Amino acid sequence: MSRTTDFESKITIAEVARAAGVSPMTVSRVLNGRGGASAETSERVLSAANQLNYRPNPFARGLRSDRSKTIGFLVPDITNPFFPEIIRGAEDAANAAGYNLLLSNVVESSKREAELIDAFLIHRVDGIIVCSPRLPDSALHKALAPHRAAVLINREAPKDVAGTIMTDYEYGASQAINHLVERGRRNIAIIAGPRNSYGGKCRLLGIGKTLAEHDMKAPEPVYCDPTVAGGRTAAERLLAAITGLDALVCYNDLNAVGAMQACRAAGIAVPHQMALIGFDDIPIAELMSPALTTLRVHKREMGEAAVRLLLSRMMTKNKQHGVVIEPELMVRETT
Amino acid sequence: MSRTTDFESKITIAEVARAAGVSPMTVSRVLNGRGGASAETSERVLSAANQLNYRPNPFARGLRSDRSKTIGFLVPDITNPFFPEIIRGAEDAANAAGYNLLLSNVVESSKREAELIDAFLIHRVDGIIVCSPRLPDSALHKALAPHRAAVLINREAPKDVAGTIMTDYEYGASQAINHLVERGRRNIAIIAGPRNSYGGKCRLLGIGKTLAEHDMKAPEPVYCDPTVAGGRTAAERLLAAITGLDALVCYNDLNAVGAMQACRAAGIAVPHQMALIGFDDIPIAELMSPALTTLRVHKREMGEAAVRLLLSRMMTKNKQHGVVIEPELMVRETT
DNA sequence: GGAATAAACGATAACGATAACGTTCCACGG
DNA sequence: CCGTGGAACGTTATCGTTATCGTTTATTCC
Repeated sequence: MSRTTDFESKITIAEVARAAGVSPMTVSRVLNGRGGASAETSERVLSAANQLNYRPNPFARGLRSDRSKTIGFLVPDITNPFFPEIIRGAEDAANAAGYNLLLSNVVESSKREAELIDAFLIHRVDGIIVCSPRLPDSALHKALAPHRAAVLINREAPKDVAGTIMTDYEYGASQAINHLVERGRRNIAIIAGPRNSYGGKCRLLGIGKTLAEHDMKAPEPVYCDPTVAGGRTAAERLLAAITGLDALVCYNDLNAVGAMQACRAAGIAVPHQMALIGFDDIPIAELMSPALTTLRVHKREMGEAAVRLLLSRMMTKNKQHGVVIEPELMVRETT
Repeated sequence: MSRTTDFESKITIAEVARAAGVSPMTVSRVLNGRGGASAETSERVLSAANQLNYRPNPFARGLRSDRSKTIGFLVPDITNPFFPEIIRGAEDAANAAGYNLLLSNVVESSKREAELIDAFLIHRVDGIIVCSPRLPDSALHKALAPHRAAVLINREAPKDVAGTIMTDYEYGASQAINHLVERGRRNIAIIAGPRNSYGGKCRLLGIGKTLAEHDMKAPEPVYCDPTVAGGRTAAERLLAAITGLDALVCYNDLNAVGAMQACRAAGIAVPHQMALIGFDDIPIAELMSPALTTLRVHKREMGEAAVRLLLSRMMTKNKQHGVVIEPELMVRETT
């Protein structure tokens, strides 16, 4: 009956109360399971609420409780296939706990990042999750401070500033290097992604250490946007500058796709003359040909873990710090 | 100063009023640009609000106005690369108008779709946008009814139920067929995507008409999930059932990628023995090799148009109906 | 100069939910 | 029989903002 549906949204707790023959307060108690109502009264209230299709007004609730049941979720670029999976995981975990996600994209500058973290304040989100922030530490901590709770994904922060869900990029990078060395590669270069990426620094650290264990050394890494185009130009520069390269470790899979394009354009066979390895394991990695060897990041799990950690930090005073998740080497056809 | 930031969120209009030496009402008027305040008073109020870093409380505002400045946005699956671009466009347009997106994923059944449309009601969104709904007409209209405004993307509805942003799939399909015929393909089969997709029906219509113009006819289309896996199994079934096929028109690019895999597995050369054409032009279409010929859908523009249409329908009583956007044939290497 | 008029502002009362505190009523022990 | 305690409710006040209506002051015109 669309006639009733049209009025649904106007039902208040007072009307439910009237229908059930009790006071609004009793309805509130019953609906929030606070006790203090007899079994039969509860019954009456519940059925009245059901009948009228009552929905508590979130504005009124929020006004009293100063809780929105909403989590702000900030990603650099939803168009990058790395992030939707994380969002999915986060959304599932949030919904399961009765929370919703308010999503925002950064896209441009790190200034914009601070603005958006700030904008969440206006919406009175109960907490925020920020994916791969690029802001320098001090600015990031300052932006996070006014929020009641915060969790970072792929970035570390002091325990009292934010919780942290980290991929162990250092270990992943180490696996990548060992794998390449096993395959007999000796001249490995690095496409390093954005200069101010925390995860990027971790990768570089792991790469450096592991190369050293093999008494090897890579040329100066080339920084670039974390996109296909960024990867291609970075690879072009490396190929032009250095001869004899036989492997490229890329910041992420999109960069690796770009590197593959550059190789193809230069007539370099992958993996025969050049090995390619990426990070993330986005869907295209498996679909391209040759299929991309990459370090799978458990995106969905990270999203879920982030929400769970945030909720726990929202509820309790002794803040848990975080979780480290190991990436997994997916050996395919480019190495 | 993190000390002040910690208190920011507690500043109310009354404190701004006190700081400016006026009443809360005057502050409200100034901040909402309603006039009725002298220039110097406005000045004082503005600077006091600024100084204290005042942010109006959205709960209180919503409680009075029953407006949330939020738009519910429902997509089937954010993990499908078709949708993030639409979301980007929508988000940009929404932010520009001072609105935010509340995002939800359907993922599973069409029952879930109805539930989620309904769940937006709880959040008192000012309007909703639903991408590619799969619900049957009657159920969809019923779910939409209680909302103050609604816009559908790639689905039609009566003007008073919802606004509509459509891709002209029928025309696109027609282009696809003409292109294949020009290239000398005669035995064209269809991978049709989900059976209850409205856009799918439009494609089928265009395909049927255009084939008829060439005195041709396609075998029974095969329905499948709009995913890589769905496309592969559909293609396998077609290849097994029908001999002499020389072209496959796919519901979307993901299906086409799956079809390509099936061809490769069956030792069929693309495009030499089999032409492949997709829909959407998601990023992978250009990146795969051979690069996929496809009908580009202007995703970003659609997201923007959807928000603009929704806002216009929210404001005025005489509802605009909608916009049709033409897809664009991108000829690449698979045809 | 006085009245009419407009501009600038303030007091009050909602909006809907709920915490805090009262009230009523019944059961039970001394 | 009274008093005590607790369960089951109801009343009131409050969250922050803003529409409505009043009040005050300044401005204009005859």
